[in-house]
Amino acid sequence: MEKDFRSGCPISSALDVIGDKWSLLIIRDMLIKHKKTFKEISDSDERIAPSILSARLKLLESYKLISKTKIPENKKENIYLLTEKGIRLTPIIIEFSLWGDTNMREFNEIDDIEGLNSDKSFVIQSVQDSYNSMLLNFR
Amino acid sequence: MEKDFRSGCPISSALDVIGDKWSLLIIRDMLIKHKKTFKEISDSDERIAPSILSARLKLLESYKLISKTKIPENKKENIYLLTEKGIRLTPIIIEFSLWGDTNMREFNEIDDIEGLNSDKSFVIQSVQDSYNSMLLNFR
DNA sequence: ACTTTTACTTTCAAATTGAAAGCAAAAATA
DNA sequence: TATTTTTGCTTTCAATTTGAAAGTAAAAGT
Repeated sequence: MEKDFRSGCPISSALDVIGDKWSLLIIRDMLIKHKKTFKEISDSDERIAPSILSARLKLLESYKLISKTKIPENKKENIYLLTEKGIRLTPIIIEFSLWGDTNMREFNEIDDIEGLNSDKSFVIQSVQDSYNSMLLNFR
Repeated sequence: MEKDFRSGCPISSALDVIGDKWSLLIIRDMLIKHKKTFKEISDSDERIAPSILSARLKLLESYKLISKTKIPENKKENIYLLTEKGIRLTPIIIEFSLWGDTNMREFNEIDDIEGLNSDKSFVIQSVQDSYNSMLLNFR
């Protein structure tokens, strides 16, 4: 097996799993937009290639950030859901959102996100609560 | 000029600048370990190649996350310092640190970081205050 | 029966990464 | 003053990764 981690630093170790061009965007769509299938995740503004999405979903599953299941009603579609580890990425996603919103407007036209300027811990709690409610329908 | 940004999403836009394998580790060393020169930043556990470090410093400078200066006492060494935009990455760095600490121990031996489990906003404030004090010696 | 959809895999060219070596100017040492 | 070392890179080039496009097999829809 190849060496997966560059060092014992927690920041570096986190980046070794989710510090690539696509993982956090996949997590964003699952966490905030409640996307659950390959097709849904493929349909983003950023146009991820299916080969990359396939590889990333496998890797995220191997590190237990997401789980892959099927529902009995549909034998074809896979359902991808965030695990606890995955849901715990909410603060990182929100901090990226806030930082991009404040610091990138000078270089790119940034979409306005409603409710982003409410109290930070309230935003984080809301996102997590909303995802957890959705999860109740899937077991 | 090539298109720099994949979409108008603030998360995606932030990732287009710092969402690579190395940028946040460079920021970590500057912000937390107060590293300021090419040499100091090169000497990390993760062993970044000089070609990569050079390219990343240029890019971070172009997006105004860091500044490059010299001090009159030394004509050779460049001094890299975080700008306001760069210092504002502190919450992201701390969240990565917390997430890695909690969620990666199962897959990698993670260094213990002292003081990480104090109040989150206190940790963030301390890191920023400490960096800003150091900055006072450089202008 | 057929057409479409889904969740991929395969292919292959282009872009990126990264190890190693090279280099010129400045600083340190003899 | 001459030589050696250090610094901050750049260059080179092979290996890896990315990503667009096409292909595929099974399930679902018509």
